[in-house]
Amino acid sequence: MKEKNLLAELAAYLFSNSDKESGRTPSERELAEHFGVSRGQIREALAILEAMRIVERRAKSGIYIDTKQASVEALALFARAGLPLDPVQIYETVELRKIHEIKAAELACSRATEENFERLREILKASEERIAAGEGLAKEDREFHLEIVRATKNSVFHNICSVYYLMGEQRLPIYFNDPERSVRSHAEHIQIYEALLRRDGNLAQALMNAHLQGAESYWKGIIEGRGKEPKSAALEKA
Amino acid sequence: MKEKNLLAELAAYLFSNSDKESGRTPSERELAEHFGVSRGQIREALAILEAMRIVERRAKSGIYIDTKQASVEALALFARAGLPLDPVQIYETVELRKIHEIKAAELACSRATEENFERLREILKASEERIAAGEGLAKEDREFHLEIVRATKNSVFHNICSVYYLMGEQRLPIYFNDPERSVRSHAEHIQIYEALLRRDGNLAQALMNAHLQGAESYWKGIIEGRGKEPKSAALEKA
DNA sequence: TCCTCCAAACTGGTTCGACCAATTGGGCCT
DNA sequence: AGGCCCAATTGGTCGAACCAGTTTGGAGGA
Repeated sequence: MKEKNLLAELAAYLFSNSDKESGRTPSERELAEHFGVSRGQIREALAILEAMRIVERRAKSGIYIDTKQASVEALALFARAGLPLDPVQIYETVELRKIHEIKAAELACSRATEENFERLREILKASEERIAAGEGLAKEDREFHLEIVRATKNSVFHNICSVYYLMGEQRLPIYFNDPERSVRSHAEHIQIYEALLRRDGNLAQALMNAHLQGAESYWKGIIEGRGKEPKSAALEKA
Repeated sequence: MKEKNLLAELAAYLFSNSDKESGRTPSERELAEHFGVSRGQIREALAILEAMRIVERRAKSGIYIDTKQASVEALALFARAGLPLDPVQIYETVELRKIHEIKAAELACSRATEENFERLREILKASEERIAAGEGLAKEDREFHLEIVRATKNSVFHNICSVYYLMGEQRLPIYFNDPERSVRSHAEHIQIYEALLRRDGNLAQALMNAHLQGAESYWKGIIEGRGKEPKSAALEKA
């Protein structure tokens, strides 16, 4: 499995070629033929999918897909594969992200080092340039938020949170399609940065809360179908 | 890979048979011979370990282990395999757990349904019986906390938190070896339950915070080597 | 027509052996 | 002593084969 694309493609294929009732998917041999690889490759990918709780392999019976139990890493995989995630799961993730990042902002206040501030400044500078160029944020937004989590000096925390951004990787550019959104986000980032610099935990927390509120309502809107997502070439299948 | 033990055993073997400098482990062929299974099996397990970021497979070079980047699921796997986790990572996980569960208690206050309360009552009853029998909690403690997370009705939240308990699976019985600890925990569980029942978010949060404080200091103590863990047959290698 | 039951086809689990090409390390030559 | 080259090693991949339960479809009976 050198190309990790196989994993995502396989997940996608399993998802759309499974029995709606039982969740039963094509057999390993069929999958191998369809992807033009050996059964061994398929089995390796299935092992990972099973570890992610996306799939269950029942001996001598078949492969069954069930995304309800999927791990967070699995959700990220699905998101990157452009698969239609359960809107409920997306929203749940957004809720979690909020919990994590607000607390991260507070912790970062007492633990951030000069190195972190340096990185944040670099990111903010890059953001400014991008906005000046009339482009949307996305990469910079992701890096800003992750740097704050990194500033908590809790690597497990960082591991968990980085998954959120893996999940949103494809949709973030769409979110920031609206230039006004980029500008506002950038302004809020600066406020948060300054709060961190002043080591004002309560303020940082409050600012982060307000900052994430926007994203939350955005997602809520999409999930409830109130607002349609703008089209994007990267998401033609979504 | 029908026996998921192979995964844990392989992880353990890789961990103790890797080069301290480079992290290079024995080759697939050697591993296959050592475990008495085919290379295919080993490769399947390695694929999972690689997805968990425990291991990196470099084509035509070798397999390299690096637990610093490991995912949370990987930490759980290591813990269950009785492997010596990085104390720092353990502590970081405890910190995260606290963040999660305090917030979970608050959310549960507004979202818990009668079904959740029913389960909590059952668990508390089981706890009482276990204490009356002079036994330590552990399973009941785990279930109590997980039920609260479940009461948030956020399944992703639940997915993440269940990993913590997978991690602590082996050590919880040791923690509750001290009968006094079981009794105190149970009493605190009851308080928390009552706060949830009254839908008092602030109180539930505060109680959960205090409740987890004990566990935090316990782990901190072990990590800093101040307190030694009591011996346990299940942990002779730890 | 419908139900029962059995055998054949299918399925995941596992092994073996083989080939490829990049990496690596040690021995040889300078 | 230093540098170069080749051969062994290694992960990546494939295909064929066997096993033992599971499914399933059709034959045969009610």
